Amino acid sequence: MKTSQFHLATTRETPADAEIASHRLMLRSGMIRKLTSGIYIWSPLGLRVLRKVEHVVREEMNRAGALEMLMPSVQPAELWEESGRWDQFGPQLLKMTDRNGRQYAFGPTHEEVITDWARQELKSYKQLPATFYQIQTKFRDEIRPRFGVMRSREFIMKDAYSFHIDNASLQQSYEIMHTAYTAIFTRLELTFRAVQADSGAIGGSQSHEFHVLADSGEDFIAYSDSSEYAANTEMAEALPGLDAAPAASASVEKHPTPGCHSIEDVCKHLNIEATQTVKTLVVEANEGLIALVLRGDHKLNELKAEKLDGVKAPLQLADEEQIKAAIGCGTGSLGPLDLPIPMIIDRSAAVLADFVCGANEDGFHNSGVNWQRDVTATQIADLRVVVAGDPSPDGKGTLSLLRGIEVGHIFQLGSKYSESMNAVVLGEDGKAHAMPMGCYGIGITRIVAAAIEQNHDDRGIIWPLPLAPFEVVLLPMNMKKSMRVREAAEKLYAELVDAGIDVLFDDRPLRPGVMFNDMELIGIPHRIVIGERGLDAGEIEYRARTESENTQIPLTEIISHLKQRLQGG
RNA sequence: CGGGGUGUAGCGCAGCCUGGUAGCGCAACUGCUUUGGGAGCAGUGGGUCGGGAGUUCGAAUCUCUCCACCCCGACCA
Repeated sequence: MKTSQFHLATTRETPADAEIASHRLMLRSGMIRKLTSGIYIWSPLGLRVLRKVEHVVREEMNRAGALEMLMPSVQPAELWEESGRWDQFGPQLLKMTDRNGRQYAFGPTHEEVITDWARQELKSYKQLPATFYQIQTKFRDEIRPRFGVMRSREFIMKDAYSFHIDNASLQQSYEIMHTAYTAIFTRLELTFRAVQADSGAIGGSQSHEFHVLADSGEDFIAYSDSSEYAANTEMAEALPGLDAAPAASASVEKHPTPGCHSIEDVCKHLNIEATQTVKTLVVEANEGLIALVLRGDHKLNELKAEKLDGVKAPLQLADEEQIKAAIGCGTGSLGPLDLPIPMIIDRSAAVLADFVCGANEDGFHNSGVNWQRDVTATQIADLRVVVAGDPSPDGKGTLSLLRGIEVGHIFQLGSKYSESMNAVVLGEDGKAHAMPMGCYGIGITRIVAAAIEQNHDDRGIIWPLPLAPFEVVLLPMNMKKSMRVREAAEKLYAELVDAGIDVLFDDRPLRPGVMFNDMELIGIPHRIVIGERGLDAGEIEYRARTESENTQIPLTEIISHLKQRLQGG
């Protein structure tokens, strides 16, 4: 490809709303342009990268035995009503109405459509197991789209669905997909982790997320420093400590704490540490309200809380009025002592002694409070988000935290959809069986952004070779004036093309500095430069995007040198 | 959804408070010079100042209203 026949649209200045490196660099390199909030145009340059991701994903899915198909993005409401998700999915589901008043959704995912298809196509256990996939545009009406294509509303996803006669078969396919995903992210040369995850709104049991590690990631991963254990922090269990609460040494004392509405305020006012306090959160219960009691420095894990008996799911915090009515004070002064509603106490809060908490009276806190002596701790549970330094849930080592970008997610759905939608096959026993299902997603567009987050410097993008829009860039110095350079460059370009190398020849009549900067911004992995100087010596200049020094290569050897580099040499 | 902010040339911004008919840098176009790390000079084009309504002799500027976009929050009492 010659730049004169391509569309390069780099900019020196950055649009003001780009906050993270990948968003900034994708805009500056001209890979994407925003059409409207959370919706992006992919330019010819950006599309080349997108296609590279798709190519690797497609090859590995095919290798894993999955069959590619293509489903509609517009889906009838009836299917979603059948699965129960028309109302349940929430405002992220983009709904539409046609001229006849019939309702549709723009697909955020395709369990309903594939299950509807499978119940018509699959009749016998002899057709199983079977895995189908597609690479296609989805739409989720995100609360707050941000970071460019990292969290956009419209995005491209690879989604796969597997069908089985029993759970053992599902487990097998799940493991095959786990292996395929590992192969994909390895081939894309990304640093990633597979972690245990919550299966969330889609439902199901076993689940792993694949995260690309990056400081700008929105998710936290907890991993053990001495075992293979890794989990999304929302899943990681906070183990009960081995020690019981120390003996009480103080008596209950009531302190005026005017204007203190947070743990931080109270600590400052009473000159204590947050680890010596408990906080009391009031949420809606199945009947009335229920209090959740945590150590002052810990965070509530909503997923854990809403799975507990008595707590209403989805978790809903009580508002100020409900709390006033039930307890008689505002949110800043709640505490377990003499609390008139039931409570669940976090494991870590339950082993405190002589702690500080709200007095259930506005403007007052108690100190020296102790479990059993002052408050009966009836129900103790794991309520909090793990923190670095916690013991690993598998009993080996302690947990550390990393930030990650979720780029893949695999689930064992079980029979949730096949049962509600009656997707059954006849088994060997001649009876109808609802098919256990697996589903497996990869965020294609998000991978592009995640790869940049992990591979850039202050000059621009540094593409891993499998993702690069071009493999090599050929830069002629002052081709406009020098006939020798022009002829040598044109000749070499033709030879590179013949050799099957994906080369971008910058034949624009520009100053060298502009070309260098453009190509470093775009992140092309290998650069060769032809100039008068080199031609005199029969040499050409080579430099990898990751290097800071040039190498002189004899003109006659440049193609073999590049081929070796492109094969990872 | 709550709070805050911004809409002026393709991009980044000034002008608005104090009303007088729009400007700067980059980008684009033409010419000459320059040519190994985002060149110089000269010239050119490009704006319903987010939309609508109002006040006024006169509105980018003041008022009302609608819209779009961005940021923060939506457990941490």
